[in-house]
Amino acid sequence: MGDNASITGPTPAMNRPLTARGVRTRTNLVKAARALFERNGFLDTNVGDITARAHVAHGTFYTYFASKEEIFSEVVEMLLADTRRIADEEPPVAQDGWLSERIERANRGYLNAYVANARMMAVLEQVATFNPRLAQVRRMSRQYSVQRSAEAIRRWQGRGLIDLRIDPVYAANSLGSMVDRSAYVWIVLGESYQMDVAVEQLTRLYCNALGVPYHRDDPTCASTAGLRAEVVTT
Amino acid sequence: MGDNASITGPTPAMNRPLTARGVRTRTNLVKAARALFERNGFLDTNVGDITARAHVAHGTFYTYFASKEEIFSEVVEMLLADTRRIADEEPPVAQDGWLSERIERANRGYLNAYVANARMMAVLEQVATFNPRLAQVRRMSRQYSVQRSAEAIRRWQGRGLIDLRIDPVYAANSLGSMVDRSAYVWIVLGESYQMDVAVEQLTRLYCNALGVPYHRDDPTCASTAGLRAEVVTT
Amino acid sequence: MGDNASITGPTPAMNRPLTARGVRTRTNLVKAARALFERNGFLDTNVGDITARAHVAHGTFYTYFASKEEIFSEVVEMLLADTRRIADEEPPVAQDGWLSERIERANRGYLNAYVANARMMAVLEQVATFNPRLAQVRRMSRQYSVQRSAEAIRRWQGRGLIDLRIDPVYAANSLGSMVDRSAYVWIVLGESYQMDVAVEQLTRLYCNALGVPYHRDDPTCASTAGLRAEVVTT
Amino acid sequence: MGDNASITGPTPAMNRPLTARGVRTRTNLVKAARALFERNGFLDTNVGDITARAHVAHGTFYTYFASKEEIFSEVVEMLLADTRRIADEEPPVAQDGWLSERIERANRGYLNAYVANARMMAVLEQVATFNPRLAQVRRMSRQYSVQRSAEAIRRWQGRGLIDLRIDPVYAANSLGSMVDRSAYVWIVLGESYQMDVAVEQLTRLYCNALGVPYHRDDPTCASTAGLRAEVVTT
DNA sequence: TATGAATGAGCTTTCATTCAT
DNA sequence: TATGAATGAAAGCTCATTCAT
Repeated sequence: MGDNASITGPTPAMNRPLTARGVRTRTNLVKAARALFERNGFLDTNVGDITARAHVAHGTFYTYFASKEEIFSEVVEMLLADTRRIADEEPPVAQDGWLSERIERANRGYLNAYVANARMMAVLEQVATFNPRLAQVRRMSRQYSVQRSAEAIRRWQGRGLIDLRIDPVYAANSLGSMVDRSAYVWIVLGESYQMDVAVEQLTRLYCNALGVPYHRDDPTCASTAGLRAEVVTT
Repeated sequence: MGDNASITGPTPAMNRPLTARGVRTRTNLVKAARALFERNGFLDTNVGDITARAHVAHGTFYTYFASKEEIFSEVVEMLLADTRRIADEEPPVAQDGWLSERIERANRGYLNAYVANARMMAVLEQVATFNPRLAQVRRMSRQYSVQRSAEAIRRWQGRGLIDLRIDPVYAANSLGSMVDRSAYVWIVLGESYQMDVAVEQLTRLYCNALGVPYHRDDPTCASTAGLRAEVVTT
Repeated sequence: MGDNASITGPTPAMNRPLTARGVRTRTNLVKAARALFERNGFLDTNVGDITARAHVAHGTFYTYFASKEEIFSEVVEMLLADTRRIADEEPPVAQDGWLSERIERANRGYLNAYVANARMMAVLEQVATFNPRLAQVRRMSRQYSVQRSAEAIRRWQGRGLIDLRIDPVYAANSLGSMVDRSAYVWIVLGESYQMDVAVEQLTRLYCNALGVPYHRDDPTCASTAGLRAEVVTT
Repeated sequence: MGDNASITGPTPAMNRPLTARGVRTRTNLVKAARALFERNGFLDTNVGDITARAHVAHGTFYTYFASKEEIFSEVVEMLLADTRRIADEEPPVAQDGWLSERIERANRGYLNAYVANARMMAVLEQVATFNPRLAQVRRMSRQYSVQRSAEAIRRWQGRGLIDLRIDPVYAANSLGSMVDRSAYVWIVLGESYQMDVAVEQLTRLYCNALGVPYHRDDPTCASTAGLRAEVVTT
């Protein structure tokens, strides 16, 4: 009715402290939402579905979230945090070792994280195509990793390890796109692949592109037997 | 309504011959649809918008198309055809010249085609996230070019031009992803880039990855002055 | 979803020409709306009620009106036009006759119009308390008649018929309020009254207030027998 | 829910004695409610807004009031009491003085009370349009003052001060409506006015209507310089 | 008394699609 | 072919009120 109404009212999703019961309910909603987003995508999931799955009344949803978008954002936050966590779980490599070992570790971490969260990654991709706010979230996340890569490339160029004709930003962008999109194609679109081969091939291309020697090609290096396995393309 | 829809009734969009007037109306609808899809995306374009822009009655739409999806498919067909056409417009390079010239030509063609159809490419990306049929269309289109690339790589391996440790299918997939996704990031997401630099850098990375020498790095080759221009990243 | 959607779409309630059927449906909706607004007020009438009473589907409402407010505005337009028409139906009085005859005619016309549209007047009063647009409509309507009265008073002052210590605008406001609110109290709130007495008393007070002689008090004037009838107050 | 609500359970708002703390909470709620009703009207004030402003939990509201309507009623009680109090604050006039002095005092008192409570008066007007109980409250309040006026008129008629052709009840109703509605128009609707002029003009019209001489027009009476000041009409 | 989570009926609005003309 | 009115299933969101603690 009026426009100037309810400025003071109980804004949902504000960071007020919740009781134990509140925390439980809220968590149930988020879990239910994630499961449904993964199964049906954002568009085909409605608030009614979420509350039904969480066994609460429809209105309860709005005690905790102002909109479907808001709960989705929350799920995405979790997703990105989880992705970073998984990527970091890869056993670290010696700082003074092969560059390619570092690159391979990053690639393997990325693919593993993608596998663990493939459905949600796909849904985020979906939502980013029509929701500016989430497009922005995804973009920031992308830019952050591109920047880190670009800096690494610049550093390596400073140490004479990489050809100066390579532009760090373009290269970071493109090689990042390669890894990211390959993951999408394999894992989300379902092109057949084998994890080990995928990591090896991606890393080989990545290293070659930058002119960095690949440790697996060095005969003295601990090896990579059995990687060239059969690959069926759908 | 809906369920017992006539199976034998006048199926719209059947390939029966159209009168001159029919052809005109249909064309107007497709043009209007494309313009609106580009401007507003698939979800935010209604059938009512399309018919209004085409200056026909709402119901007329269903004389020619069975659904919003169907007209979208038609626009996409046009899009893909146009994309291929533009990509092929690149002046051909000598069959016996540098491999990298062929690669560069393909990359330039792809980026140019992307620029010409960026909006629709983005919308196709959108629709593919929730419409299986269009996901399939896009997938087939991707697989087709991946296959061509894979064959080329295999051929070049046969001629000893490319390292045998590179798997043709994985490489075609990943390098294709690199080009495709870079185009998306630059052109659709709006990351700042310069076309010439983008083509050069993409091609350099592509060639390096495959171990193919880049013709622009050869001092005897007709050169590429001024490419390393200033690049601002957003 | 997007914000920039559907600028070209079929805006409802636009003044496009309607087919006969369209006119019929639209009229039915307005009639149903008016009946329900009168019976239940604005707040307790919902779009579903209106369409049910008009025997059309819920969605059909939005083919013709953008909102409940819009159809209400239309009903109010009709109401005000009708009110003016009824008020003007009073047989005119001689321009050179008693001033009080003119005043009485206006009062009788106003009360008659109020009786014919009492319920809607009450509802308009209701809506005006929370809807700025309709508050404005009602205000304009009030100011218009106040201005006309004020000018008449000023004119009569110029002809020496009315005390100059009376401020035309204040007087027009207050005497207008008297007639208007008395009508509301009698007709809407249901205080018991008799039309003839009400007109006579209102006019007498009005004339006295302005110092204008009342024609009914003149023994030579065609008279008003039986007006002082019994009056029961609730 | 709703239907089988306990009849025997702890009825809220019952007149049981409150602890000091209870009194405090209750008072806070009423204060908060009044402030919000005045600012946003009845419809745009939620129970949640009220409790938030009173710094108590949502549920606490129902410890003291059975419904939103009930707290509104309470605020209205306060309002009416306050209105009467302010109206009575006008310095009394001599019982044997001019009748018009008594009338002017009453009018001034009414307008002053209206000014002090304009917002709530407007909201009461709003609620009375859809809530029978509050319509009744307002009606009783109106009838009470109409009756007092009617009796006064009747008394004055008995003393030969007022024309017998004036019906006391109709006149009390109409002149009361005049004062009441003029106040609404000036103070709530915001038509421009000056308090002194408004009181003088209202009283003049009132007295004229009843045929009572206005003391300010008597040259021997203590006068009212500067009342006909500039008046801007919106 | 106080809390705040939970309830769920109820509302407006959208829009792809159908159908009588 | 063309028309445009009619359809009706959804969907998101609000909020007065209840209730377990």
